[in-house]
Amino acid sequence: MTSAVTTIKDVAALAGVSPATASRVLSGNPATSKESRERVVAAASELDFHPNAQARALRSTRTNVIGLLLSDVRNPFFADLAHAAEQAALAEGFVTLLGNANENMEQQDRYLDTFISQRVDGVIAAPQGEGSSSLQSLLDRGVPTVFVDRTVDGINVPSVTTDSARGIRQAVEHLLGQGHTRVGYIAGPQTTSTGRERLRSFSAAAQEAGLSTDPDLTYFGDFRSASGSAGAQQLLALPEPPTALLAADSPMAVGALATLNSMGIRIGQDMAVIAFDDIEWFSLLETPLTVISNDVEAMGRASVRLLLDVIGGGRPESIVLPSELIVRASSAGPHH
Amino acid sequence: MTSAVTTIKDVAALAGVSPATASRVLSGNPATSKESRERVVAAASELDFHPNAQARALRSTRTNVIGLLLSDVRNPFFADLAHAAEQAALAEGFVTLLGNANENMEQQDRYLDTFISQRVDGVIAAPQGEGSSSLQSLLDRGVPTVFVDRTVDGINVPSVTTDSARGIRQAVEHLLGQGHTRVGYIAGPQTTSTGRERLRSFSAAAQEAGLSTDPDLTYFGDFRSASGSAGAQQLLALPEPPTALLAADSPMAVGALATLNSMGIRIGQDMAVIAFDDIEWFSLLETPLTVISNDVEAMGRASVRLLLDVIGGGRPESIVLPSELIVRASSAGPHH
DNA sequence: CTGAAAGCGCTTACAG
DNA sequence: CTGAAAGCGCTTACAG
Repeated sequence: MTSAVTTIKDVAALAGVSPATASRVLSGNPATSKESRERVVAAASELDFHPNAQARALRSTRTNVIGLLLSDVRNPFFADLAHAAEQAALAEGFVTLLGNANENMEQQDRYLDTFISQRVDGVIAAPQGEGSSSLQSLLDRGVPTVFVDRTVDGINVPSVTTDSARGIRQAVEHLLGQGHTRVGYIAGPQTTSTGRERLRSFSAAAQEAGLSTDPDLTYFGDFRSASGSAGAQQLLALPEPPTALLAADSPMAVGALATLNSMGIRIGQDMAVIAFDDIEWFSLLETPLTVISNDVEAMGRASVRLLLDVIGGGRPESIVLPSELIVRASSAGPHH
Repeated sequence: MTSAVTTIKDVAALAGVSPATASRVLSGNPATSKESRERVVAAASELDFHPNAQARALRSTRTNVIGLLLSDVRNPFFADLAHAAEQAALAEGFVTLLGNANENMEQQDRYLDTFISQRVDGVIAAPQGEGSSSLQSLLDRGVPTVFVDRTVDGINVPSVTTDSARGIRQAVEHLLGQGHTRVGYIAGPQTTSTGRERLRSFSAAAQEAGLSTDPDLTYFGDFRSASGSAGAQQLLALPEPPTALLAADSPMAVGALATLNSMGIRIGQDMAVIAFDDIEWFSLLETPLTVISNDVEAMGRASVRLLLDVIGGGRPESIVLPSELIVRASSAGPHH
């Protein structure tokens, strides 16, 4: 332990001004003389003064911290989202407190409670479930909140989401054009809005296009790779297996690819594969993967912009970003 | 805006006790009567009381927040590390403030300064560079700090690192056994301890094994995929190109794979490829990738354990985890 | 086991 | 432009 940390009083004393004046200088208040400014800045630098954020926040009811609640940092989509949001927030002077819900309601609530106790200036959340008491507490307190990627039914906060319907319809039409009529769908968890919306979009598009609506062609995964493997296994074991696979996110697609590779099924030839979410690596595979892409960077930036607007007292409109099919070799091969 | 937030005074008033007693109950102080406990807990729940973490921290000089400084969340190695550390910290009652240095010294310093101002209880850092004034400030203040994955020369704090020499030697011997004598090495930035140590290990192992020591066979990347692509391109353009490639981290390996695929070079047949860092996906490629694996989970958990020890006043020994070659198809093919 | 009082380190009306 | 004073919401010796 070293001696007590330097405070604004020490800075003020060294500069020969009052703590009030030192505070004004250090927070950029223009009501300060040039001489005060110079002396305070010099003293602060001399003493290596780092203002106590707790004391500042307690008094000013502003923390310059935002809470970012994600479901799984190891999912590249969320890692990219975290990166984009964090960089955008930093540029605006906010640091990011990361909450990793780990696709788990209890951990989600724990982080939301932490965000409340930490008195974050705002929250960006990719929520799951129906909306818990912790989420309700957050909103009841009027903590500025925006949803990103996912939403909660019946909770009306601004959001940045992807219109998955468009990309999924393109994917279905593309597969139909290649002669596929039995398409296996590896769905996300129905406790998430994206899991529900993508399944709904797929079912609607499949029906419109005249694909098989055999319910056995849908497998319910959990957005993690192991469930993608299990899903592919189950779908391939059907009496009449699908000739194409569509996975509702990238980790499940990876899991499905693993199953296919281990079974010696050639991707793009024996089985078409399409993944929701574009991630760098998919285009680098020996058989590059056809994907439904969404703009993660834009989502991250937009969510920060919306949140700052809400913090500033605005009531911004929600933003819906487009999705789009990018055809690569995994679905382009000749068939039947 | 809703009305003022409820404070411990409100809870105390509703429970019919003093704020001091309410505080004792809520912080688990055993010097409380059963009746007080029941009434305070009921009142807190009734009012949906969330204690102000700032006020608590200001008074008690404890925040229950740790700062985690990483170089790039989008690098799967660091995403896994973040996940492991965050989960381990959460289990011990700490939340994690994530700083993403973005392989950039300025951002690293900005987050370190933020950690100081936020008065985090401790810092886990994967640092780069020589050690900046911000890092020095952190240590001068006695903020408990441990390094993970990377270290800074001359700064003596407990660390959790990987012994890369062992895995790299195994890789070199394995390649030699396959008949390779010209191995291209895509190095990490020499501003990081891992970048330096892995290059040193490779050079030593290559010399011992009698591989070519042609300096043109080393390309200096920056741990990001684009530099892996550029590195592969430059190495393949040599008058006498290598027959095997070793990349010092996974994003650079991905970049190199992209170059090879786009040039029509068959991995594992025309060119052997080995990556440092094992990540799930590498084993799922059509040609599964040979890797030098390290245990990210263990690193994350160990770094939290060490940090808690330091916070508790201990002086723990640094931990060095092993690395190990895992041979897969990308380096197992027949040659020449 | 309990309460009154002081204080953590800032910021901000208020008065000049 | 400046300073003295109050107060943000907790916790913690202190005295009982």
